Amino acid sequence: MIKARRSIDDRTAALARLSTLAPLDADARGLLEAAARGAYALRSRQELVSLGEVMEAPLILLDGWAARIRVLVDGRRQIVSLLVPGDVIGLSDLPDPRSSATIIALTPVHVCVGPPRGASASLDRAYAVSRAYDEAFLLAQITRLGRMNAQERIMDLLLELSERLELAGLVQHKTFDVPLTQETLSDALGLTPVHVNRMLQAARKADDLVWTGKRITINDPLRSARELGRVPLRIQGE
Amino acid sequence: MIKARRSIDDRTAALARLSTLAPLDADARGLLEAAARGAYALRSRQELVSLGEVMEAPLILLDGWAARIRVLVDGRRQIVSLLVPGDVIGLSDLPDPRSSATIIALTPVHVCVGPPRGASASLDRAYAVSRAYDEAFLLAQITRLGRMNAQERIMDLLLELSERLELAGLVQHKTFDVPLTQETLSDALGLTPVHVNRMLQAARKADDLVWTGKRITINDPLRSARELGRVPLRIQGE
DNA sequence: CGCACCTTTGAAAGGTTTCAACTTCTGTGG
DNA sequence: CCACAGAAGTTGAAACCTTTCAAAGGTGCG
Repeated sequence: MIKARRSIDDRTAALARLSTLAPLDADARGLLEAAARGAYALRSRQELVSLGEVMEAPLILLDGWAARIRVLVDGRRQIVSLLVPGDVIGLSDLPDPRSSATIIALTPVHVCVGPPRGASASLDRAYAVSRAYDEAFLLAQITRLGRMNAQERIMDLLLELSERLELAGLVQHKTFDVPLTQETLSDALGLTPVHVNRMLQAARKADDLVWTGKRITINDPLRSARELGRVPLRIQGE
Repeated sequence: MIKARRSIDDRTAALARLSTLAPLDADARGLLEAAARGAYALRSRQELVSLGEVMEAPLILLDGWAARIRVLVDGRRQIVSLLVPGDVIGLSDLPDPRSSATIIALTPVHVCVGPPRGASASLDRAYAVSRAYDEAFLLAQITRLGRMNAQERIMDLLLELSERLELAGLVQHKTFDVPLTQETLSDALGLTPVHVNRMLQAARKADDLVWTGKRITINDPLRSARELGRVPLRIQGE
């Protein structure tokens, strides 16, 4: 019972986040709510989309976390990006785009097929903003992996996540749910689980963060952000 | 005189590559040729676009190489992606998109302002394909940096470049121009110049490649590609 | 209560970086 | 056409960060 209630709340969060990207008119809201009624559930570890699959319409992640992954021949795995509630999957200008990565659920998730492009101007706008953010996150991920050490990578990613979750109203008192195992984190950060563990301990010892169970608190986000040279993202003119 | 001639050839290559992405009708070709007549030159190291700048229209790189870069506060630099002739810069669905990275010329370049979106359906299609490729290259860059060692990163990037240049007809006999210094390469690969130097020597000793001056030959591209688990990119349905 | 999954720990090996110096190129001016 | 200065490539040794391997704790759920 409590579980069901939470789930509904979370879907609201996802839609709330989408509408933060660009103002949605009544029309767009109606389309989204209709789409969300067709939501379906997947269990943790299940594939939402597989590499090379043709995607006829975008998917919207309503609830739970997912990841875009690439796997090398020998099994090494890289999480290209993390997907949180409100993220849109598979946006493209092409008619029958193929997914450039496999997408798997990191937790139990609820997904729905998003309204197609062109259905609503204000929704298209939100899609465009969402895509622009996604691209910016990819660039951030590249500089993280290319030029930051383990400690910096961890903190930088957590700060990015907290900023993204904030838009969905999923951060309270600098605290938010991070349903990731250290192994998952290591796949996102290009590190080994063992090293992530050690660096996480160091961060806790340095009082940079608190990580209990699946919940995380960044003690001084502004200081941490400043140290990493993070600046607010500006995606669009004006 | 010879120089001028070469430049014209190269611009043709760039446009040829664009039209490989999607068939361009006469209309689109006309628009592109008109755009190319407005081309301007920049010297090596000059900025084409700076971080956060509003881009009213996409740019087309006609000639020369450029790079999208991110710089950390302490000066560490990461090349997010390399741009070669035929690449389109700053595509977005948003009205006044801000550039998510700084773009600098790695060689002397010729750029022109691309026709705006909506001017030609067949050109829009080419833009869409170009953007889809770009995104796929970002994902590839992420897995390179996150999960490959120095040797693999070098070979993988060079293979990607050769595939891209092939589309522009800039590869002959497995050989192509790579006007990059080892330092530039190291910024793309998330390594130090010294280490790139050593790994390059190892690759030469192993007979994987020949690098003389600004020219590179990958001796057995198919074998190298297989070893790295590279598969042909499929961007679109069918 | 027990199995499965996650986190933690230690010690040694390994890949990459750092620093500093030296050599080889390349383009420009005399 | 040679000389020179600056840029790019090369080398060595030591330090450092991260990985590897293996095993021991914890925790949650059926």
